[in-house]
Amino acid sequence: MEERLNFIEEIVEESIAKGQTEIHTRFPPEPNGYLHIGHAKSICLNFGTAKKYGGKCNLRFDDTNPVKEDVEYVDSIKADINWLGFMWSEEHYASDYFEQLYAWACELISKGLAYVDDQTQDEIRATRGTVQKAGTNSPWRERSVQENLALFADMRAGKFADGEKVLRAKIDMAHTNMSMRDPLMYRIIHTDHHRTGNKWCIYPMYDYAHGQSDSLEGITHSICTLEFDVHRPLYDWFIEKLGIFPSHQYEFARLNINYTVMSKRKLLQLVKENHVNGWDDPRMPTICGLRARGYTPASIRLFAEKVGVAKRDNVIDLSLLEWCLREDLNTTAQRRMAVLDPIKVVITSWPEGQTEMIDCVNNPEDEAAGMRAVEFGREVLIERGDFMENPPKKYYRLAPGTEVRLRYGYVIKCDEVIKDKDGVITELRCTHDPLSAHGATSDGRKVKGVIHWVSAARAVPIEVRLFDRLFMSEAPEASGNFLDNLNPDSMKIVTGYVEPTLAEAPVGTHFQFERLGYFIRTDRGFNKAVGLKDSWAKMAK
RNA sequence: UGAGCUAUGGUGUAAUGGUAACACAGCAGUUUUUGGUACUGCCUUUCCUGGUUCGAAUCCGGGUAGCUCAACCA
Repeated sequence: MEERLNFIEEIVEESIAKGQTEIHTRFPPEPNGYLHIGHAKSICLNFGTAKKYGGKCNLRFDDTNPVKEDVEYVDSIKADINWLGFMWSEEHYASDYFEQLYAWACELISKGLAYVDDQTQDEIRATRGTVQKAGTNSPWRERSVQENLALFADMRAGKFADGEKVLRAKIDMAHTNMSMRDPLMYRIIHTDHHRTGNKWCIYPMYDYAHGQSDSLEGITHSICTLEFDVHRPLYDWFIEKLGIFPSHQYEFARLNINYTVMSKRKLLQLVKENHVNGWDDPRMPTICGLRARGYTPASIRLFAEKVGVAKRDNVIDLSLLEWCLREDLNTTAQRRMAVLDPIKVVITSWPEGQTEMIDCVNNPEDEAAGMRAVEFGREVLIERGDFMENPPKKYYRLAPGTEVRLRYGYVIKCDEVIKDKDGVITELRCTHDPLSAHGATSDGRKVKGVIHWVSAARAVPIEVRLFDRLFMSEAPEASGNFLDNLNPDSMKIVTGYVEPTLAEAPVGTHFQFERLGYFIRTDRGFNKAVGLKDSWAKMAK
């Protein structure tokens, strides 16, 4: 089978052809939130590429802004990466490099390439110009090296208040690339850092920390998303002026999925305003949310592979993610019969008090999964949607006077429909074909419809949560307030009835409830992961 | 009145000057004790415009459209 390389892999192969012997990547999250499916794409790309070429991938926390970061996020990020099936070669923190970064800043000052600026934040903004208009030089731009060195030391020593001074790179205030207009290297923040405590009151900016961190770790391919494209000249500038290991940055388009909000700020809002029950709510696109929903690590890795890697903006169909889960679970999840919205069926031709154990296949895709026995008796529960009083043309299931097979059991025929005073069907009275066990019929006639059922006497009630997409709109972030697009029916909690064995299934086990779709056992009940292909829609018609 | 990035079916991604393909979605059918799975078929493609070339999705010129950049965020 011919192999398709994504463009990052092509770049890697190119560098190998040029003599690069070791490939080294990194995944560099800022510990200021939970990882989501978009990060999963980046994780698979970074760890996957390193693995494919026998290289290494580091985990590095970009913790240069103490006001937004927390150890809670560090821990969740590590857990999520592990859960996805990846392990980093080395664990680093940008904060571990603060001393080295400080020394390098002094070096740049000494070379006349950086200066301390006394301007206020507003003044700096005003003199930076616009995308169409050049900026103007700071009045403090030509300070002497000695003065800059002394001032920078004083900044570190805590002699100034927040915002009083910054360290800037001396590049070009008229550069067409805004990020090259004397970018800030350090700012003063008198806030404790989750790792360095109160040791520092000056913190490096992303641009001044990221490339050098890559360089220190010997990262050969620093892979990031498209919006950092304009930062690349600056990334290269610091490395060149410092004369350190030449890491290189490459950009790819971030993941977007329709009906899905991926912005960290908005996800935080959903959590804070209780539109969902936390970061790991099964409707969230976070890694932990997807896990709670029933997504497997393999399905997410498959998704990352299927969406590909390129540089153009994209919106992936949510159906692809769902297909990836079905693809994985189809071969691994055992099948069980369940009824979520029951109607009682009484088989009048079945002797009262008599029961029979029926063998059922656990997984038709996996013979090793074996068989199980389920009790059959005079009264069973079937899904309300599996019966229609006035069925349309292509309805294969039960209707007055028609036959249907109870899966692995007998063919039954509906003789009578019993309703309450409101006209709601409460019971179906049927007769069975006693010679119809094991797929046969007494006279060889074909019965196309096969429905699931549970024994009324043995069924165990369970709590089931049915999920739908969180947003109704295909592009929930397009309008002003994305909350206007919230789907009021994104979660329904119902009581379902299942085979007795399911009540003790271990937490985390996946099952396919025949016909209803894939579910995962949680500590509270069963979460619906995805439905069978289109089964919901078709059954609703 | 800037610079950079991008442009291939409905959605993604390949094709690296030589027959435009693969997946998802959709539609139809076969198999099936799941309206699942599997299999088969259909549907629908190179932003526009010049040029180079025997030959262009690919190279060149000119347009157009979308995205990114003016945090002491990352």
